[in-house]
Amino acid sequence: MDRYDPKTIEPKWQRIWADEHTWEVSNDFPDDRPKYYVLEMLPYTSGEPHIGHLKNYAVGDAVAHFHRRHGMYVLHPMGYDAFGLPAENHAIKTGQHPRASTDDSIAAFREQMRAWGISIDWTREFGTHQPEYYRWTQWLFLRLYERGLAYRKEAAVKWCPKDATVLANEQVIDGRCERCGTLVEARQLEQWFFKITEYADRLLDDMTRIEWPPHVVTMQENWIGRSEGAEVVFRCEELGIDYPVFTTRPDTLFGATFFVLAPEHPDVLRLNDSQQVHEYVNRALNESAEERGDEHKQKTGVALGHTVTNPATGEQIPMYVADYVLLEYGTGAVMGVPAHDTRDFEFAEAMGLEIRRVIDCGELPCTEDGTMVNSGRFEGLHNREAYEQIVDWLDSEGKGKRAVSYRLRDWLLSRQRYWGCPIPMVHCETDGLVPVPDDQLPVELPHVEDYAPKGKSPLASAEDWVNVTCPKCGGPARRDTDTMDTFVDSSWYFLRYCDPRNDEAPWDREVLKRWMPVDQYIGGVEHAILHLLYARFFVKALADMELLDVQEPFARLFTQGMITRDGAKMSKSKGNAVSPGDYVERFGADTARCYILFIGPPSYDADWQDAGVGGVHRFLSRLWIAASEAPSSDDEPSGSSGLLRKTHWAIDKVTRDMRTGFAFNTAIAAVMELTNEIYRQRDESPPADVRFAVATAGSLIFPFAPHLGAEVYEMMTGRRVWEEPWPEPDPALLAHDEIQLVVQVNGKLVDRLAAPSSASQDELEELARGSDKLAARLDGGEIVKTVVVPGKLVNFVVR
RNA sequence: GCCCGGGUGGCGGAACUCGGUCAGACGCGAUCGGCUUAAACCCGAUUGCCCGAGAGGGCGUGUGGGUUCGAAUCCCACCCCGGGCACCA
Repeated sequence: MDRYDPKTIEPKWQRIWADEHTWEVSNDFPDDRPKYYVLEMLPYTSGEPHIGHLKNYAVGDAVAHFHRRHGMYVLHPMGYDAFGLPAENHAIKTGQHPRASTDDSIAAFREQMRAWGISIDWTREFGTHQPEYYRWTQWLFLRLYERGLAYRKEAAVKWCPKDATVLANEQVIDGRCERCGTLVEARQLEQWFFKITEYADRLLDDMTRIEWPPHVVTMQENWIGRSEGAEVVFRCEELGIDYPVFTTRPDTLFGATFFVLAPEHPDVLRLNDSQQVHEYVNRALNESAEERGDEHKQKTGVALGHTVTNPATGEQIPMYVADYVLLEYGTGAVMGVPAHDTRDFEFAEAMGLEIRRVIDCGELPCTEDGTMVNSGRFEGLHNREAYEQIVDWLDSEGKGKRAVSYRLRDWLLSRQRYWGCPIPMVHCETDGLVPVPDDQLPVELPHVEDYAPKGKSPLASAEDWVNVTCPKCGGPARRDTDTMDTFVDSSWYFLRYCDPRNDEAPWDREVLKRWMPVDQYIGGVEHAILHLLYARFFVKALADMELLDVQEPFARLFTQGMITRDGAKMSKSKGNAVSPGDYVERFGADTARCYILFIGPPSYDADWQDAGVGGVHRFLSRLWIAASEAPSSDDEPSGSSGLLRKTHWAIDKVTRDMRTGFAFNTAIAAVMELTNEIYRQRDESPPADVRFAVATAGSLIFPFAPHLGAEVYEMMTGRRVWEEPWPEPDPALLAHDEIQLVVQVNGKLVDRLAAPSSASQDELEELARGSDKLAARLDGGEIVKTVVVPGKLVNFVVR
């Protein structure tokens, strides 16, 4: 072999790592190395790995290797998110049974991960669709049920007509199904929910305990949407009904001139069942979320012919039904303060209602602060002050109290689809909802041939499976035929990795105590809300049940940017998707991995350009050739040759780039520089220095190109690079005894001089004054000031 | 509308934490040369823009201002691109 041949090198090392179980870690913790848990988000099994996966695992693997070589015991596992709608849709499209297509996809992922040389502990591998796994998903569901955190209720839910299933709030983007883009409809259905809202405050507050990118934190904060305000009671005297509303502006209470209920509010038709109201309500219910949510839409509504009492003024104000009020938020009713709320203002204008200013601010409608007017005894106060006093007053009168409201809704988890984890509950005519006893888990997903979505769960047709005896009374009962949202499966997989073969429990608490939390989590920003919020909720709920001992699953989060190709988003339909397999085949895994890390900071979006791949391959090839041509020497490097200095510079640069974050692009560039320097200086440098430089280049490139790194290091030293500690730079070789002194006139460079790094400020100035070019540049001008920056420059201010 | 990012050569990007070496590391692309019957590969040189034969000069980090001996870096205003939230009371 006389040229760089990844087809030989890569399988060679992969075999060694597999045969020797190099990356496996034991729960017995053989020594006192500190643990480090690095995890990339598990792949979703519809189809083959794409370039985003390559990036994800290239990043994670670099982190894993770096920490191993810093003496840590690194857990780096792998599994598959195998249930769910996209996998099922993929199966329908390819005409395969989801089980078969999922298994094909898993095989493809497993194959690629090995070909990429990712350092995974394969003994911990699993798929979330395996009964050994989802048995515990069901077990956890039952624990949540016991604590009242999983419950059934009838509610207006989001329904995707194309996928024929309900969706979680989080899976509806701009009124459309996140998966297929279809406009979602509202349906009134009884469904399973997780009570994530109970954790809203903790999910918000605990964000200070984790190191996550600020924009992800903001996204979660926005999503939870905590608002502080007051609940104020408006009484309908005529019917003797109290209507509480939530408001963030109790200070504007005196300006409430009307009162509005959401169309879905159960009292609307009781208050008025005229044809006009019926029509209005029906139209609102049939509107898509997108149409209804359009901010620019003309406000509409219908008077209900009743009044409520404004608790501040005692006035009777008219009641309306209007579709700009949402049932899900607050109490499904609002007080209308047209002077100080833009929506209420528009509504009042459309309906011809009174607009009464109660804060002296700008032009109406205005939401600014100011002095209270038309507000009884709160007159003249600043509105912020009035806010507090009005709430206190309401409280003392029993007409209201401080309150907090959230945008976050409970997590709707049931799906009317086949390919998912069955919900372990039975419906008994006598006993109602009955949980399946733990010792009967898992409730296995039956094999169903006709699994196409049809609006009710395909499981309902598996009669043998559906009909069971009630665990409580032994009478006839039916299984719940819905399956769980895939996000349930992925809300706890990182816990199972710690103890994946446990068949007594989902995990051993003591084992979890040692591995958790995940020290570094890596994945796409598209999961900033859904998965990351759900997983945090699960961990908090499980901590409350004393099943584990952390409050947060992911101590640090890194979100990688998307890969585009030649500036365009990649997609199968455009036919511009980059298949990582093709590039691994052509250039080797090391090249593909390095290239994807080299094209830019991994957190940014980056553009894949075919032409660029060759450059990285050339670099790796040059490094290999440098190793094969290195002179022999048994000496240790000594002295301070230029090459030796460059080598230590590279160690320092790569180490700092990896420490300070994920600056892999500049770390790889530094190894390129070192390699270029080896070529420039290898003929003049001592052989020991050349060997050391090449070995170090191999050692430094190892986290990114593990096969080549191991090969080059072995060629130079006969040793295994992953068993070596991460190199440390020699400070003496980082320092230079000579600096380049810059001479400036008025901030513009006129000369560069060599100066001893030990020179004092006066000496530097003296030296600079001696510059020929300075003299030429001065040309009779007068030096009015001199600025000396030690170790860098001398600037003469000249008039 | 509100909240985050970000605007640097033909391109991807460095430097931008601490203002300080004519900004442009590293790589791609391009041009020229070498090797070759030839091409590819490989090797070497050049490559921000403008003027100039050259020496050299001028201009340059989205735009306009400011602070400073000195600004891509700090401050103010504005423009553009990307992302998040948005009839949430």
